Amino acid sequence: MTDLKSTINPLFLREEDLRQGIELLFYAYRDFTGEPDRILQTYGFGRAHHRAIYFVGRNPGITVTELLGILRITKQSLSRVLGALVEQGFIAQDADAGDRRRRLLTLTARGEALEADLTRTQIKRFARAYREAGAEAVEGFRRVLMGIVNPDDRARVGNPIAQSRKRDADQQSRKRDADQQSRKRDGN
Amino acid sequence: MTDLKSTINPLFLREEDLRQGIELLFYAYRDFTGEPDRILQTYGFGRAHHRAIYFVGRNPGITVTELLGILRITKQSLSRVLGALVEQGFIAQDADAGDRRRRLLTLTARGEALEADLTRTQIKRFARAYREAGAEAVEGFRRVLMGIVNPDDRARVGNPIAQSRKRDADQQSRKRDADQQSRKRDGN
DNA sequence: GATTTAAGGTCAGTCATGTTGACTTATTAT
DNA sequence: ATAATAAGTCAACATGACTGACCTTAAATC
Repeated sequence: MTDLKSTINPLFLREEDLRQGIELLFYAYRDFTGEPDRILQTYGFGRAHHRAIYFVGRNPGITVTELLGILRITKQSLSRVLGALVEQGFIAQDADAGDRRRRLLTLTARGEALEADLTRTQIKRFARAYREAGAEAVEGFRRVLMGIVNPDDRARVGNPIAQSRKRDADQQSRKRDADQQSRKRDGN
Repeated sequence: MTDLKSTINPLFLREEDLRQGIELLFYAYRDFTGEPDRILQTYGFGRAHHRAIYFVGRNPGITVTELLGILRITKQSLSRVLGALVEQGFIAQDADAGDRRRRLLTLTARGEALEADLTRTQIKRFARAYREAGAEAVEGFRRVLMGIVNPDDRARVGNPIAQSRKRDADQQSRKRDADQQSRKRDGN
């Protein structure tokens, strides 16, 4: 594919190629979530639980507000999911010593075990894909997909929030639409 | 990022890098679907409608069974969505002359207009990302993401079904679990 | 110190989109 | 003639989004 067309001709921006990108993202996401979904079913959990577990595991001590910022859902939506995970002992909440309004979220041993179980399947899938494609392709993959992510969120991709916490705080103070953030409807 | 680590050391398969991939896919998919979702809301439609419109537009004359194979949902799920789209004149159904059991699906002029409207936002996002990343990166993006897709479905990524129809037929006859395909639970 | 703001939680109701299961109707294939 | 296929339908249910209205506690500001 490093042929004339894509090398010397910026016409690689043909609609066909762009649609291929759209479809790649659709199929990849569909298959990427398939295996974890099956595991979650055995626990009576869904993909929403997976996301919560994943990002709490990735950001130990994350606050509820920060988690909402990553997931882009309402706190009412998160509360059901988080409530179930706390109740069943996968996630622990502890008041922040500095600001006792905040509840710091961490995975329990049980939560870590489930997180590892779920993430293992996705890690494997990526490991195979990275290995088969090679280091250079992986770098291209990163560059393109990072370009798909909204600029504001690029900093936190792949980075635990510790590094981006200051930036988040800035954004939040810049404007935060009251209590009920305006969220778009979803379903998938 | 073309540093020593990722160039001469296959250790680029570190868990950190793999998790970055996972997160990239999560954030990219989340942002990639955001704009269309907002447009769809004004029609009272959701992401499921978008997917149906997209793939019918991409595969004019596709049958219901073929569409189900792409979307990986049950026909009962599709029927609601498809029913609404047909009823409101976005999609037309016509009996196949050769096999009159089949209903060939095509977009109406109205459907094409909506499809274009929805896809435009995603095309733009990809065009920018491709342009900024460069042709080589795009090739890497393709290779990696194709590796994430289940092998069985790689052939149809980016290809209208015309080309892959024979293969689909083979797979279907190989085994097709009765009427109610075994589908995993979802939500997202 | 009183008031406002922020972080978190909760109750109630709705919607979109997935799922099973059980049938029906045409049409084609055996 | 019978069986299989393509499509559709009715019913019930689960999940995970959403809005709106409120409450509590703790911190920040006036």
